[in-house]
Order: sequence, then structure tokens, then C-alpha cells
Amino acid sequence: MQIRTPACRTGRPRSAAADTAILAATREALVELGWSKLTLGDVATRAGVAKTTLYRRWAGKNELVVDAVAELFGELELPDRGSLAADIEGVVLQFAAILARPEAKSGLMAAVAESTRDDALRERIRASIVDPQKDLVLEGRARAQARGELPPQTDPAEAARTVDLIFDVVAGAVVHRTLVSAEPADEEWVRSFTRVLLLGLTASTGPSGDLPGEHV
Amino acid sequence: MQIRTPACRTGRPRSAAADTAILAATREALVELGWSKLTLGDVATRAGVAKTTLYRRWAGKNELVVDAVAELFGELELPDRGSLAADIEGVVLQFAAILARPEAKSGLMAAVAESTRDDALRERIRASIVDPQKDLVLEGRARAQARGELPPQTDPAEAARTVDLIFDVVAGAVVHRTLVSAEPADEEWVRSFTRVLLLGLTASTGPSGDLPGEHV
Amino acid sequence: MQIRTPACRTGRPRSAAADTAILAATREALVELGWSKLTLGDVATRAGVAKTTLYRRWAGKNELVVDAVAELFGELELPDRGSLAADIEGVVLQFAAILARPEAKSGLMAAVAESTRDDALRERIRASIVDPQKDLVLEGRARAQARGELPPQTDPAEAARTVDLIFDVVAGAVVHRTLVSAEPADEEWVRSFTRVLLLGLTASTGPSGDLPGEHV
Amino acid sequence: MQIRTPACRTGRPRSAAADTAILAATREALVELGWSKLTLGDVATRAGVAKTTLYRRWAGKNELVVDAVAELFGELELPDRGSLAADIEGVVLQFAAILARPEAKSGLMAAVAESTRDDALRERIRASIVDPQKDLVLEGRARAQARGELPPQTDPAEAARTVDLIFDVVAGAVVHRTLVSAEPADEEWVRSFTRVLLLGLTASTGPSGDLPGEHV
DNA sequence: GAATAAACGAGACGGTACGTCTAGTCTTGGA
DNA sequence: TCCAAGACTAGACGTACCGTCTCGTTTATTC
Repeated sequence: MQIRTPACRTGRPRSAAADTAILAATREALVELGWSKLTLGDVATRAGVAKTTLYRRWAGKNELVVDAVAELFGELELPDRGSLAADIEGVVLQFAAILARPEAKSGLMAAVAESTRDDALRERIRASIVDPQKDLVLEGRARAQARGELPPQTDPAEAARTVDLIFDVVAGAVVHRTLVSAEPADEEWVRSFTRVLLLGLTASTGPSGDLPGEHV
Repeated sequence: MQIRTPACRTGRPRSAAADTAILAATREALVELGWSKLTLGDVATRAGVAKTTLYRRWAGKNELVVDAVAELFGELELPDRGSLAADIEGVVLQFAAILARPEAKSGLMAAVAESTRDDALRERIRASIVDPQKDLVLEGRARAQARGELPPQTDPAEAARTVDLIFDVVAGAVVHRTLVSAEPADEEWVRSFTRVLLLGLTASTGPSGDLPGEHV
Repeated sequence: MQIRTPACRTGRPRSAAADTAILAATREALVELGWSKLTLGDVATRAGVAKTTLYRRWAGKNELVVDAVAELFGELELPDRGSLAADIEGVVLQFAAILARPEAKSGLMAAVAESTRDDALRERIRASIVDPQKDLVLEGRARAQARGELPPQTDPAEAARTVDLIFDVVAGAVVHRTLVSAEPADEEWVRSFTRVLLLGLTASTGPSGDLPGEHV
Repeated sequence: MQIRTPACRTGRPRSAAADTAILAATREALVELGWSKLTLGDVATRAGVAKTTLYRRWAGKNELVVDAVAELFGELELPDRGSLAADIEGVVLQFAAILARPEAKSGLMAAVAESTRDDALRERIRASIVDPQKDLVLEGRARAQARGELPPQTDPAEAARTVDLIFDVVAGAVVHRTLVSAEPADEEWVRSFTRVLLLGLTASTGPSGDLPGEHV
């Protein structure tokens, strides 16, 4: 999180409380004001901290918000719910619950929008938000294979492609449902979605069966 | 697009050329600068127009960018490619191609991010961008039913839910692939994605079959 | 007042009522808003006239305000009050009364300020405001000479200088009293002032007497 | 001059050089552009200072110009020239010389015009420009009394009234001569004016003599 | 137990963009 | 040809934040 590169040991150490206060203040400001009206000066004031302290640790609004939002997604877990379908439903619901919070909604999407022109920012998002989520997918698949619900992967490249696809579909669908359609990703929706996804995956990786309407 | 509500007929009429120039300048600025560094003053200059002319017609950056981006999505079409799978692949590829353009990328996502705190903006996005896309889904389904690839819908509420689900999955997946994973939604990916989606849908709406690992 | 130079007689004639309405609206706006916040658009609205009509007749704010204020000073008169002192007191009081009106106060001074960089404006002020006042001084002197209160002028250049001096002293003192000192130029003050002025003038034009403290 | 009221000692102190540069730039702009075309943005640029720095210290154009012009009038002095008449002539010439400078001309009059609707501004003008001048009048009178040219004042209220009258007459006449008549207040004019003023005053305060033409 | 060195709060600094306002011109349709 | 209405270009307004800087002060470590 911090910028300070060299191993510094002399001088007054940075206040750990400041970090916590700043990130909390950032989330508070996101809730009240949203991304576009959030200002670093205001965050500093809310955190009881000088603007310089803030700039000493984060390069700008984007980085700060990504870190503030990443803490929310750190709550994601994958308890064993007994079946692949239940595991997926569970984690999708968790993801949807986080995304329903106002501080995540506007903050995350705006950061993603900015990341289209800022590779460092995209990398930061990937490292602190996306990859941990993808790890859950991997963990879920491993568990399903252990249960015998899924066949063991043979081709690792193919396996990586499949994980990426699943991840884009899951995360994308929830995000789109929540932000664009502005409808809740509630239990019913998640069940329908999981059903389609799972059937599609098993049928796809299964007998390589005919697609309906594919005449050849 | 314009703000002027009442039917006014006196006074000098608004320049139609200005609208065109402003929207084109907005897209140009989006490409060069991205959302966050785009300024209305700069857009006005590029369009060869005074700032007041711009503010007379749009309430702010958000509205302007939505309109500018909406014109891009107006290009979407659904030519009959002979099968449901081909139709879906075709339209997803088109959607991905538009989303790959820099003016769409940062502009659209930022507008969506803002729309989480601005209902009017969300409505504008829905009306000018989302709903036309959803119409394509409806058209595609009607065509597939005519071909006999899909059974006719019986329950209209259920039908609407399905369309919404499809739409969130398709649009969400492409967006996530493009913006978050930052990988191209190319032909190969689209084929994999379409395969999963289509198999999932037909299996789901079909025999209401067993989900793998669903123990009850 | 109007700009139109050539003798035009074709087309729709200009509305005479518009002139009156515009000047009245200008004074009204001067009272309510003062010079600096007076805008030509607002004056046009008050007068129920289009901005173009206004610009067709006056070159700008300065010219308009000078004309509007000049009408106030047109009220100045010099009835014969029987003595030079009474005449002076009378006209000074009239002048002070006009200057006490808010539309005159801020409008006139601002126009004078502008005239320091605009010769045409100064000429306009001189012609429509200053010279008529100076004529009153001439008239008063002629009347006093007729009464025998003042000796007849012999040197016309000297006479002109004296009139100019008197005029600067009278007008300047009243203006300064009213605007800078912000005290009313009431009857008591006018009497004191007139006394000093008149004694000074008669002593000065008289025996060319010793100035007190002039040791040469 | 500054706005900041409480004695603050934390934070970066204000740059003293900025004040100097801003006031100098203001005078420069007054000379080149005059009051009405002077813009604070331009002054800031000339002073090599940000607009915010300017607004942090002055409330607006009026206040800034008053302070800039006040520095000019700070040059006024009253060296002992040996006689009351010489003292008056000297200080009037000085005053006229300042008023002849273009930065004083348009700036001062415009500020006075504005002050008719802004009491704080009038107070500022009085405190920083008018009162120091009035002090010169008091000093001159004290010196004349010491010389025996003037009788000692008995009634203090009457004395104050006289000083005010003198001041309005002197300042008003010079201003009117310079700005309205647009003639130089040169040595010859000043001598004539001083002669009239002084004769009037001595005659007035003296034997309370008959005004010419005052029949009773 | 200084001395050192960095972090801290406060707030001024040079900038940039904002969204509004006014100036003065131009373009309609109607009188 | 004038008029009312209102859109147009141009540019200043005063404000808000940005990210940097200079202060004086506070707190750990190191000598």
C-alpha cells in the first residue's frame, strides 16, 4: 500500500492508525458522496489527517479508492457447502452482497473505468481484488473435482482458459445485473444463473454435444 | 437529447450541426484523454463551439458522454446468420468490437459508475444504450422460435426474466472480459462463451434436468 | 442619442416609446442594482424590448447610462431668487438634490471614471450634462452683472477661466461631499459653502488684495 | 489589507512578496487597460501569482484597486513651505499630480462610484485614502495657527465642520478639474484656486462680513 | 539524554476546470 | 425595415480541488 521503497528505520514511523482511518473515511465518503464528488481533501478531514499524510501514502484518488474497496472484497470466503452448485451459489451471493453496498458500487466501477487508461491501476485492481476472487474459483473447482463432480483437468492451458471464462461470466453477470440493470442479484436470480452456468459448463466440457440449431 | 421542454418556435433555432460536432468531439476527446481528463471546455473547443452552447443542451459531462457513446451502440445489428448460435456469436462479436474502442471503454464504464448515484442518468443509459441491445435479444429469440430452435414461450413473466438473465450474462461477460480481464473478446473466446451459454439455456429450459452434484 | 446617421425613411420607423421605456428602465435598474450590476439584457427585459433594439440605438452601457442620467440633470433651472448668493444657493441645492438620487450617484461617477479612457464618452458627458450646467453659471453671472453685484467682464479669456474655476469648485465640492464624504449637501452646508465661495470670488476679483500670510 | 482576522501561526505563512507584486500589477493593468477592462485573472498573471492567491487576500476588484491606489496617495506630504498659501498650493499640486496619473484616475473614480452601494468599500476608501489626506489639512491648519496666520479654533465642532468643508472643496475641485473638465490642474490653476479659497476662508471666519448682494 | 530524521497538522501556493453570467452579434418568423 | 425571441461566440467571473510547498511540532530511533 505504502509507496516508501527503501528500508527506512530512522525517524518517526508512520502512524498505522492513519491508514485505517483514511481507508474508513474513504469508504464513508464514497457512501455519502460517490466517486466523482469524493475529494482527497475531504477524506483527509474526515480521517483527521493532513492532506500531506494522505499523499505520502497514495498516489491519488484511484489508488486510494481501490485499496479502500479491496478491503471489502477481502471478506469473500468459500465455505464447503457440500456441492458445486451450492458453493457457486454461496460465493455469488456473497459477491453480490458486497457489490450491493454503495461504497463498492461507484468506487469499483469508476476505478475500472480509469484502469482502461492506466495499466498500473489495472494491475493494482487485479492484484488486490480480481486475483483473490479467481483463487476462489480455483479452490471451488478443486473441491468439486475431489468430490467427483467434475472430471480432473488434463490440459492446464485449457483449464486456465475455462477458469477465466467462468470468472468473466460470473463476475460480469453479477456486476451487470447490479449496476446496469439495477436489479438485486437475489437468491432467486442467483439460482437461475447458477443453473444455466453449471449446465452449460458440464454440457460443454462433457460430450462436446451438439449445439441446438447447429446444422453441421 | 436537448433539455428544452416546451415547444418553442420563436427565436433562432438551435444549430443541428453543433450537436453533431459536439458528439464527435466528445468521442475524439474520449479517445485522446479518457473520461477523467475530458473537460467540457476542451470538447467545446474541439467542436468549434462556445461552452454555453454545450451547457444549453446537456446538463453535464455524464449526459454528454452517454449520448456520444450511445451513437456507437446504434451501429449494432442482427442480420440473420442462419442459426441461433451464429446469430449470438455475431452480435456478441459486434458488441465486443464496439466495446474494444477506447471511446466506448472508459466513457461507458464511468457513466455506469456515476449512474449508481443518479437515477436520471441510469434511465438515460437504459433508454439509449441498454434497451436497444435488449431488443436485439428479443429479436434473436423470436427468430430462433420461428426456426424451431427454441420452443415458444408460454409464460410471459418467465420469458422476461430469461431475457434479462441472458442479457446480463452476455453483456456482463463481454464487459468484464474486455475491461477487467483486459483480454480481447475475440472469435475463439466468443465461441467458447456462446457454447456454454447456449447449452446452459437449452438444458435449463429443457427437461429441467439434474444439476450435477445436486443431492435432492 | 441614436446612432443612425443617414436620413433613412424607408422601412418600419423606430418606436419612440422604446427610447423612453429603455431610459426609464435604465434608471430603475441603476437604483436597484447600481452601475456595476446593471446589465443591458436586464434593461432590455425591464423595458419590454429586445436586446437588439437596445444595441441598435446605443453603443454600450456607458452611452446608455449617460443618456439616462442626463435626463435627470435636464431638470436644473435657475429662477431669479433676487441675489447672487440666493441664486447660487438655489442651484447648488438643486444640483445636490439630483446627485443624492441613487440612479445619479453611481451612474454618473462610473461614467466619469470610464470617460478617463474614452474621449467620445467624455464629449458625450460634457455635451449632455456638463455644458448645460455651465450655462447656468454664465446665466447667473450675467444676471448678477445686470443687478450690479458683479463688475462687467472685460477680458473674455479671463472670464472663461473664472467660469471654469467656479464650475469645478461648485460641482466638485458637491460631488465630493455627496459621494466621498457621504454627507448630505443640505441647506446648512450649502450656505457655508456659498459664503466661502462668494467671499473668495469677490475678494479675488476685487482689489487683488493681499493673501494672508503671503510674505512677498 | 488581508482578510485573515485571527492571529494564525500554523501553516505556511503568506508570501509578502505576493502582496507587493499584486498591487504593482494592479496599477500596471490600470494604466494599460483602465478599470473596466481590468480583470483579476490578468492581474494575477501579471503578478506571477495564482488567481486563488489573489482572492484569498482581497474580496474583489474594488478592494484590490482601492489598496493599489491608496499606495499612491501615501506619497502625499506637507513640507513646511513657509506660509499657509504656499502650503496649500504645494499639497494641492501634489494631489493633482497623483490624480493626473492614469492608474489613479480611472481606478479611484470607479471605486468611489461603487462605494455608493457598498458601505464597507466606502469605509475602506475613507480609511486608506481620505482620512490621511484630511490629516494633512489638520496639520496645515495647526501650522498656520502656530504661524499666526489663522486664529486659534475655539469651537471644536465648528472646527471639524470647517475642515470637512475645506476638504470637500479642495479635493472636489481638483478631482472635477482633472476628470470632468479634463484640464490639467497646473500651477496657474492651483494659484487661482488657492487664492479664492483662502480669501473666502479668511473673509468667512473673519469679520463675518457682508456677502455682496446680501440685502439684509 | 541529546541529536537526528522522518512523519505530522496546518495552510498557502501555482494551476486547471468548473458552471454561470454578460457582452455583443446573428438568425429566425411575424408586423 | 423594424421588432421580439432566443441561439450564437467569446471570455471573465468566483469557487473548488488538485498536488506541491513550506512552516513549526511531534515522536521514534541512534549516538
